[in-house]
Amino acid sequence: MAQVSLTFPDGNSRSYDAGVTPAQVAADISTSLAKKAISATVDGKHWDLQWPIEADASIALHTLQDEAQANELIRHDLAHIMARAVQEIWPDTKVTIGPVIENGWYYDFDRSEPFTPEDLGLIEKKMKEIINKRDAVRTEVWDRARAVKHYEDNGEPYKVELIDAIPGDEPLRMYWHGDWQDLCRGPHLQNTGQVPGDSFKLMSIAGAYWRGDSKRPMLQRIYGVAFRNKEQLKAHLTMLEEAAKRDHRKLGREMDLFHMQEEAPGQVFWHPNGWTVYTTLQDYMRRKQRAGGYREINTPQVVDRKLWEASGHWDKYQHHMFIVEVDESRDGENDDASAKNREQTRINALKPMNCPCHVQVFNQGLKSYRDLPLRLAEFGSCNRFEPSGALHGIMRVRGFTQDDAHIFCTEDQIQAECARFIDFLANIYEELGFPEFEIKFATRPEKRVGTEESWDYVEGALENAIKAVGREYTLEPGDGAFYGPKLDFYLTDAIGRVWQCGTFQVDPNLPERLGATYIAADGAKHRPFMLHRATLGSFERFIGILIENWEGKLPFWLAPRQVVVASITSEADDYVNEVVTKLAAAGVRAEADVRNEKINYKVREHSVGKVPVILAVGAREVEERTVSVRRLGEKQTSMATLDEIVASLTAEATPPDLR
RNA sequence: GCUGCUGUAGCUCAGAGGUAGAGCACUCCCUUGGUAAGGGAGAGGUCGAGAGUUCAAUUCUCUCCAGCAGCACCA
Repeated sequence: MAQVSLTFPDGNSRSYDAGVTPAQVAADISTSLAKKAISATVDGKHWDLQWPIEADASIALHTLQDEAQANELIRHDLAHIMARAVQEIWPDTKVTIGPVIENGWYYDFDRSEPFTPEDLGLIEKKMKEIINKRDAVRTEVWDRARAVKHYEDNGEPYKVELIDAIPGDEPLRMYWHGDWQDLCRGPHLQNTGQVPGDSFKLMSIAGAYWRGDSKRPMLQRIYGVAFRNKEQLKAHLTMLEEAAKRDHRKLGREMDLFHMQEEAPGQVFWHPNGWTVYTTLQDYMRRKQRAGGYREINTPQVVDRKLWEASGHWDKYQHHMFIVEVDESRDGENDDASAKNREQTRINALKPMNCPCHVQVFNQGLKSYRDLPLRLAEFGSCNRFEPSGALHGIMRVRGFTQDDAHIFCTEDQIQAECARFIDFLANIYEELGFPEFEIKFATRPEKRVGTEESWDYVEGALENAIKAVGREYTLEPGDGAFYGPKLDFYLTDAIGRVWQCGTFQVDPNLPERLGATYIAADGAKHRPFMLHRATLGSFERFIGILIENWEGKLPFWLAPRQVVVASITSEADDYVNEVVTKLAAAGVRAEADVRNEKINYKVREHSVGKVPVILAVGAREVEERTVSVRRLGEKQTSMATLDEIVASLTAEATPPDLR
């Protein structure tokens, strides 16, 4: 029999009969390893202990100590164990797919009855029984026809479809534990008992389309999380609770920032506190843009469909636009807005984006090449009819304001404008507390307009720009818009979540469609390029991100209520008002709290309200003309004179770009 | 939009086929208290909207609206 030589991580190698399995190798080393082993890595590939090795290879055996492999296998086996548990409880359920995801797994089922939250408990119990049985996992490679017939006979049409989608040269693996069987590429554990029975939890039930296609049947998905030990599970569940505490919808209510109500779904009612954050951020962006060479403009909300037809949006995005029909024959006195005089009805759309209007501004008057690059910025209020299921607090809304701008320029200005924008954005993200961000570079898609030479040039310009400013990027081939490549900017928040906010897109198409031209040095009319770019994206969403990033404890300059001056006894009320007046005169957002409440009560209330600084004053402070300073989140207080605290808080209230 | 769940006081939530309850918040009174909830009293609800079943519906059924989770979508 042929021999294979297996090389271990320590550099030693041993010789075995060809077709040896890692399980046999483990047994050859020690009985305890044979028992503890969960899988192997063979020539870099994660390998089932039962799979034969037919050629010389490097080999490493894994146990539960190897975190990456252990989590992968535990989660994968749990997906199968859960599917088995479900089919044992409800035999008419059809199984589909069940992959490993971050922290756990899911499995999609087809069953006429919906699962209920109570069912999760039943399933979990059954899963624990299966784990306790310690059923051996067995695998075989089947040929295609046999597998298809097997699933057809067993009434599992989804599996048949999956087999059809597997490339012909890949082996079809069947896996068993107990009497239960599934199609799976593996690898798996040795037996169900290797799964820690106390370190997983079924989390939720949700609908999911078969193969992610909204035209296909909706299946029922069950999500679970799993780890190597119960401490890790507990830590994960604690982390979820921490994340929930940051929810901007909850903090928005607690901090009295905004509300939403059903008469205006997906639109924000900003309260004084929230609007303070909004305008402070907007003032900041306005200064940044002015300094960055942008000219600010403002364009209409309600625009005739003719413009949207010309821009191409009417064709593509009509269903996502708010349409406003107006009977222009109404005389004002006997108005009935709903009575439609067809001949005189004008169809408008609320603008879902600003670019067509910006081209209209560009098109006024003849533009010279000397005017370029022309950077037109707008805090553009847009409305999009988002599907109801997409709405989420102020993060995904139907009415929002973009920090939008369009740069009209020549082809050879693209690279410099791109580099300039990346620096602009990096500086703003840094100042707003997001020093880390990632650039994704999306290149030409399959369906596109324009010549190959033009795509080559523009993609090259973007790539050179990124390099020129010394940044890294990841390539997203084929993800660009049909008219041009783009850069997307992803920032990382305090708990490691990634948000796409900024974007930079090259567009030669819209100027073409809307007839934008400039007079070049040669005296002839030329077509400008248009660069779409946004830094924050939308104010609504970005403020949501800020709230969650800071857990409501916004940096002092952005905090809606910066200081509360609280009296300890009513004797101090006059002095409280004096302190507030001084701070307000210095541009600090300060409020007095002279209510008939104890200082404990006031401290608690304003701490819960995330006020960054509480100044407590009693008889002593009045006497000495000082304040007792308490910072949010700190138990320790300190003393300062009135002049000192006004000076230091004034400095702190200064936005980062003005320091 | 799809699947499932939810909708009761400003907030968080109990409750039941016979028209409602708690805690916090709110108002008033007592209390002037030194850094995360002092005490007492009071007021507050067309039980998301509409229809149906019933002697009787906030409770059961249906439709709609909104929210939540996930999926799909995101110019």
